[in-house]
Amino acid sequence: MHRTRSFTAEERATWVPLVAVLELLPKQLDTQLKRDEQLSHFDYFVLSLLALSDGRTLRMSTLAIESNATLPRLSHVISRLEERGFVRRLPARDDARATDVELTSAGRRKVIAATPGHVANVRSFVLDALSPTQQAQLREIAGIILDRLDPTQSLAAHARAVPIDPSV
Amino acid sequence: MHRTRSFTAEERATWVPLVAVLELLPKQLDTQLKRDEQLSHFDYFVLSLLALSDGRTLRMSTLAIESNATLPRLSHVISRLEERGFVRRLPARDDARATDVELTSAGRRKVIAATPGHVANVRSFVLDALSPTQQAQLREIAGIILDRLDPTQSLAAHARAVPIDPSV
DNA sequence: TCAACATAGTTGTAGCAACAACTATTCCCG
DNA sequence: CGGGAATAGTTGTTGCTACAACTATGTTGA
Repeated sequence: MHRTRSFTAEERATWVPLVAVLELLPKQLDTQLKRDEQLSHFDYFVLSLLALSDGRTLRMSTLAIESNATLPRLSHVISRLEERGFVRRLPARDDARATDVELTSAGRRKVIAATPGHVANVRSFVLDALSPTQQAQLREIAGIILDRLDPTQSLAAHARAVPIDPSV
Repeated sequence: MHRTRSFTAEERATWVPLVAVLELLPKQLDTQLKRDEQLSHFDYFVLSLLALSDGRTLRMSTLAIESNATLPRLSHVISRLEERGFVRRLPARDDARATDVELTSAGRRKVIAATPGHVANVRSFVLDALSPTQQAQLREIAGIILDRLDPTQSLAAHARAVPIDPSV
């Protein structure tokens, strides 16, 4: 099969609006959460993962994989959340190299407070605009692309197994 | 219709993989272009818009709208591209407040050189993984979401009217 | 006509992410 | 059981984006 060096008209018609969504949607998520809760979407995601985990505690390295962050990035993020009192660092009992991160009760309250606004935002810009059929199509398509982007499924596996919403 | 305050299981199953794609796909685009051409995806997009425009020239404010950037952000990006010799700033003839940006021939060569690798990257992570039917579904869905994110259609209108690929 | 307001763009500052370098443990195996 | 490699995490530096402040020009209406 011959591959052109540039996009076909069909490919372009698919790709260009997708690029626009890739640019605008993350910005919208950050804007709402920043405005209403002074959290980035990544902050919220990290707090959510902690809220859902056993004992509201996760090892730094585990949290890095599940949130798809590098360890240095996560370390900075956790430092900022720690200053604000939402999480706490604890030396891991079973490995002196490791650090566990625990959600404080203030952190738990924060996630619970932030969730309804975030959910409403996602609905208003994405989910409500799509028919049930289209939602199913999007689910399938996003899964396929994710398989290519993240073959180890570290993030995807978690994504499929654990709900993002902390109040469930 | 009753709205829950957190995601339903169905919503979550759609949203979580989508969030993962939102996180990973832009990173993949930047990584490839940075590695092979020392360009961010946004740099490439701006150069592409210029390559496609009349006289390879666009007004700053027009370029900002079409690329969906703020004017300050664009100004910084253009300054860096100008230092590298890919674009040139010219005072606009018809409005002394305005600045036009022109693609240099070095800039044109750069876009042409960068395009095949970028296209191959997009295909390998997105387009090739999808059936023709799924591509059509994605096109439709991305368009719907974009309508909500960018109701003025400034970016969307351009996206639909003008091919992203500069070598067409 | 000129004062108030709007538009176009640049520059400076602050915050966040990527990358590299570093310290401290633990694992592995000869 | 000792030394090299791997693992876990932190810290510092660089680059980029958002936001705010600023300059300069253009528009409009009393």
